[in-house]
Amino acid sequence: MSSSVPRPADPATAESPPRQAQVISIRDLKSHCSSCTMRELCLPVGLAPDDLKLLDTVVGSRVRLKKGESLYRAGESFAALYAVRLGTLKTTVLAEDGREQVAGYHLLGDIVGLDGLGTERHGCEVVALEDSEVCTIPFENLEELARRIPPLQHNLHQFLAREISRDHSVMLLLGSMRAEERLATFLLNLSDRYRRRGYSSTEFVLRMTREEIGSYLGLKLETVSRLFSRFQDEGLLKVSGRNVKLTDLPALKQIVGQRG
Amino acid sequence: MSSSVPRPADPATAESPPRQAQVISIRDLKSHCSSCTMRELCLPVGLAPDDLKLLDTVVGSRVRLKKGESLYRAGESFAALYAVRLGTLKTTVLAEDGREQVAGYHLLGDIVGLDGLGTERHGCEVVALEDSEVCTIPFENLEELARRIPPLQHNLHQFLAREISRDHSVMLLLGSMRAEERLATFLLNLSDRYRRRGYSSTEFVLRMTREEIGSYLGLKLETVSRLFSRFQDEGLLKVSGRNVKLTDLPALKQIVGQRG
DNA sequence: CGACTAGTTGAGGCCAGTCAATGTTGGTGG
DNA sequence: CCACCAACATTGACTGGCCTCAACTAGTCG
Repeated sequence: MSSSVPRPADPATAESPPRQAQVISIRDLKSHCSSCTMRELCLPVGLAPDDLKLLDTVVGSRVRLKKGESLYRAGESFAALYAVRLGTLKTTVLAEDGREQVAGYHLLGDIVGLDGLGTERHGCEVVALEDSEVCTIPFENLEELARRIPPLQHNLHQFLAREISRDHSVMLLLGSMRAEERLATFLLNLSDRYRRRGYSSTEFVLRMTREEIGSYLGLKLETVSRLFSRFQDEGLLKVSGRNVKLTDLPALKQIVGQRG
Repeated sequence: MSSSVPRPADPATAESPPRQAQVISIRDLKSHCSSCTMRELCLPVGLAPDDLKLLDTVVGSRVRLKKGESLYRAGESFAALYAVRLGTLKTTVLAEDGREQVAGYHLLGDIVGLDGLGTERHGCEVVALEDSEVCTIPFENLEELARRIPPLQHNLHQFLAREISRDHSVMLLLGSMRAEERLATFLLNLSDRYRRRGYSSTEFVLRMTREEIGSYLGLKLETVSRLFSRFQDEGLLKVSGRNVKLTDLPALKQIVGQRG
């Protein structure tokens, strides 16, 4: 724990409990939607400049998460939504018997924590898959502001509805697709989301393990691994560990819609 | 199409397209939350009397649906939420390739249509499983009222969050449970919901077919049928067609949490 | 270097799907 | 009232896709 730590030293977190996020309050780490590059993908989308300024007054401090740290855990009291500003996170749901499953992956611009909205406590856990940063949006303030700014209220509703629709798609995937369709769907989904964020839609780095992919898709890690190998053999993609290059998008799409 | 139609004649719908719901406007079918027996389970829960009256001004006419009729279909424009006042409905999601799956069942007091909230069009279809009745809540009015009544806004958020949590539970079920666990979970869930509505938690009539149950649980109808038979053999329940009597709730609960 | 985590690949087994025959129920018409 | 039909449900035999278990490799970190 002394001088040989490879990561950038961070004295502020020296006495913090391990693996739990800390609010960093060095200087002005308050977030500003009005100058954020993600504002057109995020909660402020379409807001008038004046409303943006109001939103700025509500958005709280940023939180930095190191890989593996959790933003919140199941059972913690719900107090805020979070906008992903940097990095990748996963949401994990837990059953009473200890079973757990990845319910979603979050890229920048995504809003995290909607499941706890309006309830007392979080029902799931959010963990950073790489060093990440999120903007805190205290929910009480957001609710208040949403009452004053109809377009913001509308955006909030839209994010919630999208979350529900997305979950429905996953249910369809888990309930009726075969393993190869699931993985193809997953890759195409990632591809699309990276594209919309201005990144390459055909070449990216997976931030999650085979096991985490499997958990999300209702498959075992060996099955995921085998599918990657098979897709590569069939010329659909090139894979090397977590580096993926999709070389035949149409063929991947064809896999998805093969049978009813 | 003349006099031999077996259903009770309804001149108002004579020239309507078949199997699509019609708004019945005979006399005063406007709904009133303040006098509704379901108000403590539904959107008005916990509202002050004055706020209830305001909500009454917003809730629109009732819609009656015969068994098999749809409340709305995928692609139709979104305009309202619906509160189930009587009967049972199902939500079906559709994939591009025609595949479809039941995403949820709705009993009285449930709010239906949240998935379309804030979006232009519905992404799924809602169909009555028996003769049913819903209250229409025009969404624009509701949004406006939610801005004026914080508790109502909060309730709306709570319903949305619960929908997301529920979907997460289903994802867990579909992704990691074995067939017997899925059916047990389904039955216990129904049991609990009937109990909270004041009905028997151990004896009820399934309003859906084996195929629909299977669709919801990611199983084939034959598997569902076999499981019912097996559960009966094992003394967990008595089943006769759609009549179910749960005779050993603890054992059913034990099935659910068996393995991680 | 040795320990550990992540990933790949193979062999075999089992759960649920598939296909098919039969039984049951409820609505309809003679 | 009964016969008929279609939709729904049950049950059996067989199949196959994914899981399980296990061995091995590659990369990382102390």
